[in-house]
Amino acid sequence: MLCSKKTIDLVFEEGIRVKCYPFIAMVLPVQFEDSTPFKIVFSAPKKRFRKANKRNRIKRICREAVRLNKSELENYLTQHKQQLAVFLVYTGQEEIEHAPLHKKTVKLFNNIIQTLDEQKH
RNA sequence: AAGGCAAAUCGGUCUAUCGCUGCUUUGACUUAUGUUAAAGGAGAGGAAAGUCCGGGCAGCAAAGAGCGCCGUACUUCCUAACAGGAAGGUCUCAACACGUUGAGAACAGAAAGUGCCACAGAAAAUAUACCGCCUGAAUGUUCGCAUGAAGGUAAGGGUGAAAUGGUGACCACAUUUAAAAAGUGGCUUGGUAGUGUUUGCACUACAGAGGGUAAGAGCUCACCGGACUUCUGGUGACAGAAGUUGCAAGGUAAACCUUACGGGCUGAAAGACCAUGUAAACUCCGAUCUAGGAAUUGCUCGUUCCUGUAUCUCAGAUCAUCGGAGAGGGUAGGUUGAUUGACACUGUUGGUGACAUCAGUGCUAGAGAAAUGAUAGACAUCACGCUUGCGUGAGCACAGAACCCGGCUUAUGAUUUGCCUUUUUU
RNA sequence: UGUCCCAUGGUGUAAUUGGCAACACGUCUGGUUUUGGUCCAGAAGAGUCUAGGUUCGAGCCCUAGUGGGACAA
Repeated sequence: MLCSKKTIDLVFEEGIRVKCYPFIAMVLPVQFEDSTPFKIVFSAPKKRFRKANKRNRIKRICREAVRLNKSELENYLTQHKQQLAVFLVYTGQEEIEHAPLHKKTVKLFNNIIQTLDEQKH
C-alpha cells in the first residue's frame, strides 16, 4: 500500500502511463526505505461510481486480482533489484466478472514489464 | 391473481482454504521504544444515508445585562432532552348499521396595531357613498300625472373564494286533541309552464307564501346557531345543565406582528499530554493613561486593553515604551479524546400506554489516504419442471461505521395481518 | 466532517409585498435580393427540477426529496 502523499504527487508528475482497459496505471521506479518490491494505490473515480459501496467494491475486487497475480511482477523486480510505485485507476464503466479481470491484470503487468525494459535500453 | 394503503417482524445460518485490519498470548531480534513470526479470538446497518431536530462531551468569554435574531405553540404525561413518543380533547373529511368507526389537523391570538384581499361587483370593511323602495313640502298640469326640497329604510341590487348569523309567521270550515299537526275551501301576492294577444296583459294548470308596517327593519314572536353569567363533572384541554341577551367588529399570522416558553457562541479538523527547540517574529502577565480608538456573539450598555506636539488620509483607519515569563518551524510526528454505554438481552413489579423500578446474564468494529474480499460445500427460503422427492436455477433489494447516543425523514427486499380497487373462475 | 447557495422556452436572463409567466439571441414561415447575409413582417416553442401542503388563487410562502455549485482544512 502506497500512502506517502509526496510519492503520489511524484508519480503523477514524472511517472509513465501504461494503459490496459479497464485500467490506467501510472508507474515510477523509486527507492523505498523497506524492501518491498512495489507499492500500489487503488482508485475508483467518484464521477463514474456515485455510491460509496460501489467504489469500495471495485477497489476490493482490484485488490484481490492484484494479490492473486502479482508473483510475476515481484519476480521481475527482485531479479532486477528495482522498486516501483504504482497508481492504479479503474476506468471501466461497470463492474466486470472475475475471470476476465484476472486476465486483464496479467496483461497489465506484462505491459509494465515491457515498458520498464524499453526504458532501460 | 395483480396493485395500493396502514401496522408488525426479519434483513440469512454453518464449515473449510487463501488474503486484509485491530486485540490477547508466546517466541526471535533489540538498551528501550519497537520490528517480525506463530497460535487464539473479533471485525458494517436497519437505515451506517439525509444532516432535519435534541442531548452527552470539550473549548471560549465577568462562563455579565438588555435589545435584536432563531425556534416552539390544544391538554396532561413520558424522557437526559426534543420540532420525538403515549393517552386524551376539539374541529374537518369519509363510510355506513346514524352514533359509531376510520383518516387528517403548522390546533395560541384577527376585540393591541399595521399591511393585503387581483378580476367582477353598489360596496372587499368605520355600511355618513350609489341604485332602488316608502312618505312626500312645493311647482307645473291635458287633473291621469310629471318633476321633486326634506325625511325614512338597510328588506332588494345579477358579482365573487368571501357580502355583516340562519329558517319561519293569512282566514274560514268540520274531525280529532292537553296543545299541536294534518285535510278541504276561500282571499291576496309574486314565481314557473302552456294558450290567446292590442306585447300592456288576460285565462288555465302547477307547486309556494301571507306577524307587523306607509314601505320596511329583532319592530314582535317561535326554533336553530352565537355571546355572556352561574352551577356540576374532569389534574387539564374541555363537556353537560340552567339562566340572560337580538346578536355588536369578514378573511389572511405557511404577511409583519402580539403573548407565553426555550436557545450564550463554536464543534472531535473541539481539546489534553509528549517529542522536536531559540528569531528583536508570536503569545501571556505587570507598570505608565481617562478622551478617543480597539477587542467581544449582530447592536447597545458594561467590562477589558492601548495611549502621542505621531504617521498616512476624501471618508476614515493604524500604531506605544519598559520589565518579566512562555515558546517557534518542518517531518502527511506520536499518544489520548475513542468506545462499559441515558448499553443490549431475559424475567419480575407498577402504569390504559409511552415508560420506569428491581434481579440475572453478556461485552458486541474501533480504523486513521481509512480494514470485511475471493473460492468451494451444506442447510433455511423462493421460482420452474415433473418421476412427488428429486432435478435445475436464484440465494437477492436499498446500501458501507469515521466521537457517541435518542428521535424524525428518505431509499429498499421478503413474510404475516387488516382494509380498498381491478381482472378471472365457480 | 460541517456550513451556505442555486434550479424558469434550445441558450442567457426578468417577473414589485402571492393576482394573465416577460425580454434578447436562436428556430421556422413569408417578403426584399440574381443568390446569401443584413433588414422588414409574422409564427411556433414553458406551465417554472420533483412530490405534498397553506391559500379563493403559488414561479414566489412552508415541508420532504432530486440534481448542480461554492466555502471552511
